[in-house]
Amino acid sequence: MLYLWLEGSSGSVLKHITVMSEKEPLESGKANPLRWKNFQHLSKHELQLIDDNRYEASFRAGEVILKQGSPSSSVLFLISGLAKIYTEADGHKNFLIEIAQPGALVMGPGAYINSRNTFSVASLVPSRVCFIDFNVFRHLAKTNGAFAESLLEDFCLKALTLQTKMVNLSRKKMPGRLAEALLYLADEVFRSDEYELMLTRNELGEMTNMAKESVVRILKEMEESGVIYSRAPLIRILDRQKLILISEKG
Amino acid sequence: MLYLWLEGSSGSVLKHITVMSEKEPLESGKANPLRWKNFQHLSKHELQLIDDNRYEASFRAGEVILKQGSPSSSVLFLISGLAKIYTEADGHKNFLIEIAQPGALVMGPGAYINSRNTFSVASLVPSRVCFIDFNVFRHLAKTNGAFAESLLEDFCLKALTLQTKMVNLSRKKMPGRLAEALLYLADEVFRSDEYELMLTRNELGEMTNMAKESVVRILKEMEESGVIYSRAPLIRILDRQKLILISEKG
DNA sequence: TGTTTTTATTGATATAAATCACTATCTTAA
DNA sequence: TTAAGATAGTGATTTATATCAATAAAAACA
Repeated sequence: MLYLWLEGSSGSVLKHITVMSEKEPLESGKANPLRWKNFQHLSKHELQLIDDNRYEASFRAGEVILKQGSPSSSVLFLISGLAKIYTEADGHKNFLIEIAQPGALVMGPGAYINSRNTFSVASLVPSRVCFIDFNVFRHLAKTNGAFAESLLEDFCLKALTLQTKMVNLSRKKMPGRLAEALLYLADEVFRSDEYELMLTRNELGEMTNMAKESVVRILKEMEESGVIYSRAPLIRILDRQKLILISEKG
Repeated sequence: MLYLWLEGSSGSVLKHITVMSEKEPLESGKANPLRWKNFQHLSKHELQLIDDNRYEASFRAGEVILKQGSPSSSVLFLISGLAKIYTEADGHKNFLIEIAQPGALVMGPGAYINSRNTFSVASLVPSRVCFIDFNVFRHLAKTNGAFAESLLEDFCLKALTLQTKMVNLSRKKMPGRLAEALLYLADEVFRSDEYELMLTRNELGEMTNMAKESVVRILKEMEESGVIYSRAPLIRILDRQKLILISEKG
């Protein structure tokens, strides 16, 4: 058992998490359970440093992995599962920023600014998570140029995604935003045009900035016009071209 | 005279820019005309490398400094003046991301991704701009750990700003968004509660995602309730507390 | 200096989208 | 296995906001 100290906006909580103590061995290249390409730039010794300063934990569906506002002492990777990255603010509904997947670094901008998490992360399905001490991570970025460069590339990609998302949320009307989200899920998350969505209609709304009722209505319209098939947790894209068109036209 | 090749989305343009060939000498610390704190981490030799690979140019108000979609071969700094950073998409109105000021790095995420500018930059007032070859910049980030770390901090700050802006645009209604923009201009750009706005109502709308008519109307409402004074290019914040409240409440 | 072009402002109208008020389903827990 | 709580779905209504159609001011121009 491991106890993690999580300080939320509404006070402090001592949250207890079940941890399986065995860690998969960390190696460079394909075999790496963290599957992050940037680890390729680390030497055996540097990799060992990471390995000595990482912890794994398992989370059930719906559990909070990281709480906005709490000290950000680690970066994290999903080893398996899926999680939502979102911001909270009392009196407002959440805002779902992206779906975190295995192989991708989850690191808030707060790490380099005020050491606070600037978003929350919660598992959507049972997930296994690896936490790496941020100071070690930072040290590697400072001493290993190739690693730093990869990290910069990673950040740039994230910034571009964010910029694109912001602009699209502003420009597109509801059908366009929802179509975009459905395509994102198909292309980036499930890599299939048919998927069992583990997001509620409400969460889909938090992702596209619409009310849950509007999500339902537009999903229905899309079904009526033969663009998708939508039943309960299942989404199937029937006419991808048309969906892309809706996404682009707005 | 210097000729810069700018490739826009609507074809290529050969744009000609008046350049004053003398450059201010580049030194570390306060004396540096670029005033970017991260240059502190560079040695005399590295600074010289920058100096050998930078170019200055002057722009009249309204001139495009950098065009979205064109190859991003340099990063840039404003030496003096102000510029708007915005995205364009045909059939849509622009989206104003932020106001660039002297001392801040202007570098799109595209530099590390596909070497394309992911946004346009246009001067709002007569401005002097310094272009630094990106390859030199990248080289320094790779070989100087402290410089890389500062760059990462810079990117994180930018990412956080972007995230905050995205969430706020989604959550807040028009008065909240406009109040936020007015406060941003007062606090971050003009550093005064009274300023001569060099943005049109339309641009203010591009910044807050509202129609220009709505900008006018809400500005008027704010004036009628004594929160601001607004005449033509002048904005004066009269009741800052109330404006903050509007910005926060929504 | 008038003249054109942009920008600001206003009121009326049309649309998009949220909210409210339910009912129906599906899950989860006692 | 039912009861309780969440989620999904639907229609009516309200609210926010864009669009349209003008006119008035200002700025750029020639």
